[in-house]
Amino acid sequence: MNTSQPIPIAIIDDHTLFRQGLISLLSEFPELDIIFEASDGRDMQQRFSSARAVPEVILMDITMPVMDGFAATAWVRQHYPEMHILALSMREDDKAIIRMLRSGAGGYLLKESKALEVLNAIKTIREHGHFLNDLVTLRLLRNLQNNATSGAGLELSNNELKFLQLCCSELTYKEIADQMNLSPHTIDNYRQEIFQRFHIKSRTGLVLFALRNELISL
Amino acid sequence: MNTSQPIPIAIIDDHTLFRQGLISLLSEFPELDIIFEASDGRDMQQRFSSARAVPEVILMDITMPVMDGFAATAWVRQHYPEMHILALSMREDDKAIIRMLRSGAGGYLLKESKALEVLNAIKTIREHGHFLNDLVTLRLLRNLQNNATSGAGLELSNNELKFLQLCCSELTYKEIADQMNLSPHTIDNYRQEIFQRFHIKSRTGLVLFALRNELISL
DNA sequence: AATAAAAAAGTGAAAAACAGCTTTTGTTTT
DNA sequence: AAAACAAAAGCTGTTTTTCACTTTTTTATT
Repeated sequence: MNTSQPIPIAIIDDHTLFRQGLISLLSEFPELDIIFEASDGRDMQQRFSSARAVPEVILMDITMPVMDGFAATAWVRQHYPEMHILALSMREDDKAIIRMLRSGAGGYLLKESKALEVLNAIKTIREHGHFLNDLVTLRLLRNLQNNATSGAGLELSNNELKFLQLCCSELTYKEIADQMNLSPHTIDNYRQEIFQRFHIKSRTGLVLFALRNELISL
Repeated sequence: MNTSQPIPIAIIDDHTLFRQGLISLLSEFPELDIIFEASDGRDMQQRFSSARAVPEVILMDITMPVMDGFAATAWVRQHYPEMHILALSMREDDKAIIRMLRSGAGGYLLKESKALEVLNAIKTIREHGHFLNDLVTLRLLRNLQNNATSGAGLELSNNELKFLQLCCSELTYKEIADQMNLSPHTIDNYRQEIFQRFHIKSRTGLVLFALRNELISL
């Protein structure tokens, strides 16, 4: 099943020269069959209907006019869930990589890659549903762990912390006072103090503040 | 620097037999130097002060009495940021793996692993700060992509959605009405309707609801 | 065009949240 | 023991939120 039929692929990239070059390179491989190419997400959507076949793997650029790679990937994900998307971009910042994966890409390659690497990635993603190189895995881990910088350098007293955590519920301040065995007025002091210190103006603001600083987890 | 000094390690696991067996196996490797062992997180904390040296890598079980692997890892992370933690557990569910990595583990091994794999992982994590095998990378990707199941099956009208999103701010209902070009009373209708439909009792509840269903992102 | 259903707008009243400022209590400092 | 300080509790008044209802306007259906 691997050698018999070539893998149908599509290439989405707004730089004509790069696209043509890539097609030229990949045409050398009999394992691949390039179904269509498109210059951005919108263009891709149209090609789907007129194409002679359905691609199994899509090579997707990120930076494109009209409809970028994030949106295009999300769209494919929704309309053709079985299709595999391999991001192919010059960008190697965490943000781009994470967002592309979150949008539904199963792998991420830099444009500096060699043709054989691309071929290998296409085969891998077709077979396993994902192509995970060091580039990707490192960012994934970093993303997860960086997010876990729970409330550092916030300088909250124990009571203030507990108060903030209880704020993230449907308890009224009065009920929070009961839970903490304090007078409602004391709770009001905490509230006012925190409002002032962190430029917060409402109970809703308290909840968002606690959440953003990971003082609680949903 | 790799071959000269053995790598100081510690082993935290509540099953004495497993711990002893592991120590016996790893003692065979001259590249390792087992500084201490502990039966749970609390025990580990105490051993730190009395140990003859500081470990560079800690092999950490998850399921333990008193103080489990998650808490112990977070503690080490905070008090010895330079130390590397290698999770070593029987559990292979997404939840455990993700949570352990989020707590600060740099790698995750199953207890079925071979001794040589453990040795290799220890070396890798000491050198690169992380040991990323397929087990880990797969879960990381899945975690990221699964999380993108924003508010499915919630049946909210466009206006209700926009209202909920605006609720996650310090705007008052009146200001939200302005933003949406609607009367405050209509906003009140939305509020009341959503309160009833999803058993919510306060503005705070609305924020939490929107957040839990990923209607907005922080 | 009549009718039903949904969305939007309105009233009025009670509870909760917000703001500013004062007093009491308890602990530390000297 | 007095002074200094912070945490806790208190008071007053305004605004926002919440609740239970009714009415008008718009949209869809037959």
